[in-house]
Amino acid sequence: MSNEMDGIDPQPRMKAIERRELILDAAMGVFGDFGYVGATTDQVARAAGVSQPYVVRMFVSKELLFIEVLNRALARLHGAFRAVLSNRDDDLHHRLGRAYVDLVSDRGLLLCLMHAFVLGSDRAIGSASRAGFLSVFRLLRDEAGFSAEEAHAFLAQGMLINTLVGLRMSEEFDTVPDARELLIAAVPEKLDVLLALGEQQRTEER
Amino acid sequence: MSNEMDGIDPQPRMKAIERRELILDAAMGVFGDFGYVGATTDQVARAAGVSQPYVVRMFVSKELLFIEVLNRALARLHGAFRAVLSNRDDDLHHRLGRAYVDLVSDRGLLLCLMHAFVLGSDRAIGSASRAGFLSVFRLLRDEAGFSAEEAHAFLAQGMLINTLVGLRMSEEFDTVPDARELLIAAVPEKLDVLLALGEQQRTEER
DNA sequence: CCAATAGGTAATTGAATGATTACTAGAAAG
DNA sequence: CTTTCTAGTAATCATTCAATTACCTATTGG
Repeated sequence: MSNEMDGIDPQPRMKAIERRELILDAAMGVFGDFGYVGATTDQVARAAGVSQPYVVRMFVSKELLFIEVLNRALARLHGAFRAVLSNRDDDLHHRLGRAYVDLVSDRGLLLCLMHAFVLGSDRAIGSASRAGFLSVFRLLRDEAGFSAEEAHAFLAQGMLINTLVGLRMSEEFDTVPDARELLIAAVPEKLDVLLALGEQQRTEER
Repeated sequence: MSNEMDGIDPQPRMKAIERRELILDAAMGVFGDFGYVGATTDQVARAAGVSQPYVVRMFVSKELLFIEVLNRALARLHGAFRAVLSNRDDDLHHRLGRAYVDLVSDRGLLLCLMHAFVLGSDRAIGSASRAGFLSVFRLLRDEAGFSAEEAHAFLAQGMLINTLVGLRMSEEFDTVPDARELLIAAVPEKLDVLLALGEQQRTEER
């Protein structure tokens, strides 16, 4: 009996691989909110419930952490699309579009993509971003059977949704009539998903 | 004759308003390349040929400088569109689209917009960005006579172009066949403008 | 039991950066 | 002229942040 108080039950250690997942998820949210440069490794660490040095040690650098988050986001996007494609129906375009909008509720996913897509001038991140974007293009063309023109239109619609999410446009839905009209035109189905996110963001308070 | 060397012709003073323009133009380029958070007031100052404190003094803060740059970018966009609209022809959609792509060559303009559009969670910038985006929507609907649906499609196309510019996708035009196909599908006309920018960016070297 | 390995943290550091202060010199007005 | 704004800079400060170092303690395998 070495200690005065023995009520300090030793907190359990987690396997590194599980902790890794926690950190990556937290990082997706933080990077989504503040961008690659704006987010700090300390914010990520707090969100994941670990210390800042641990985050850096586990991922070597902030840049490599971001690239891992980016690849995870892309992998989930691919996964969502492949799930749709596993059911070979006719209205593929619609169903893929709805699957995309659903990704909005995966905290930070689309926002991380958007932040990555504007970092083309960064060597490593730009390279990964371009490759990731092209991989989506290829999926649409080769696996969904879209023509280049169809894929282009689909991607354009996706980028508009990303932008509206990045702008937090849904915050103006109730107050600005034009915002309402735009949102309805841009996200005719699944608008509720986008508005739910806006509600959630408002609660957080920046 | 007070000084040992009189070869130091006193450099002429510029009027603050002119200097302001220089700084704003420089800032548009720098913010476009590095984003709001990533860019430093010192980079802007060097690009404009003045000292860093002067930039801050003139615009009070980096945030306010960025918002001015954003508004200047939006004003130029409006100007370009209104120039097209002054000639009431039929193929408005095409001509507006071409005018938009032409903005690519206005150093940093579209990139600044893109960076702003992903900063919705910042109070001041987010507010300005949403207002700016909606002003474009309104212009298309009220002045160009687009339906909400047409405006939506036009904006989507615009956001895809922004994304491709942000990604520096044109850098892969010669080396990656899929990038080539995507770029041709996304920017059928005026592709040369986009590729010229890529050339220019490659020369700068990051 | 007892090494050895794996999962962590506290403390610190060095560089970057937005902002402030205090100063200097050119215009321009009287 | 000389006074008074106006255009500008050099020096410096206070913070912030990614990264490093030096530890510590669960867990696990023998």
